[in-house]
Formats: sequence, structure tokens, C-alpha cells
Amino acid sequence: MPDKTDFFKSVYEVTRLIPKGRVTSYGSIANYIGAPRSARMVGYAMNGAGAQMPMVPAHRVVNRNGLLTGKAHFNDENDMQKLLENEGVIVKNDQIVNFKQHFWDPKEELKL
DNA sequence: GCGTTGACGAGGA
DNA sequence: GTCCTCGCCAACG
Repeated sequence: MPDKTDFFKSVYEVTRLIPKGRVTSYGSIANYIGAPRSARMVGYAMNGAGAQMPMVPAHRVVNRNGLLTGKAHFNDENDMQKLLENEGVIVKNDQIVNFKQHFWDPKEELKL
């Protein structure tokens, strides 16, 4: 019976499970952990992603639009795009190209 | 204790 | 397709 505080922990956990070269959306994560209407909390939880150990690959998490909305929260805005491109994800104008192709849904991939 | 903000998403017009 | 509104709930001032 996870406490409410485990919400953040669950977010970090799922985010770490994102395969290299794949991305997902806050809503998908929220939906997977049982908070389909609390996508904002996922983003808020990501606020401490860089403070986690090991670091949570928050750069693989974008909004449903495929837009790098959280880039501003990284050490350097270019880092997020750079990291994604380094993993094979093409980013153009702060937006992921072929987003649907790189999309990774925990509900579909992890199932259960 | 209260109002505002926010790395979002879904639904309606 | 776009634009607007509401919900969601923790953190901040």
C-alpha cells in the first residue's frame, strides 16, 4: 500500500525504465502509475529527477505534443536535445521528429 | 491558512 | 485542424 509520497518514486522508477532512443509523455507515466489526471504531478516530480540517484533520464520525457517542455529545467537547455539526439532521437525546433515512432508507452511496453 | 503557479492532458466549441 | 476551459494536486509566497 504505497504512500502518496511513492507517487514521485514511481515516476522516477518508470522513467528509468524508458529504453534508450525512446521517449514517453507525462500523461502516459501518470496513467501507468494510476493518476491519469495528474500528469502535472509527474512533471513536478521530475523537478527532483536530477537530484535522484541514479539520475532519472528526464530528457526522455516530453509532453503529449512531443515538445521538450522541460528543457528549461535542465542544467543547459541544449543538453536535453543533445542527449536525445545522442540516443538516436531527432529533435527539431525543440520538438521530437517522428514522435510517434519514438513514443514508448509503459502501458503497452511494460503491460501490467 | 489562502491564493497562485506549474516539466500536462482531455474534452468541448 | 485550432482555441478555450476545467481538473489534478504538491509546492511556494
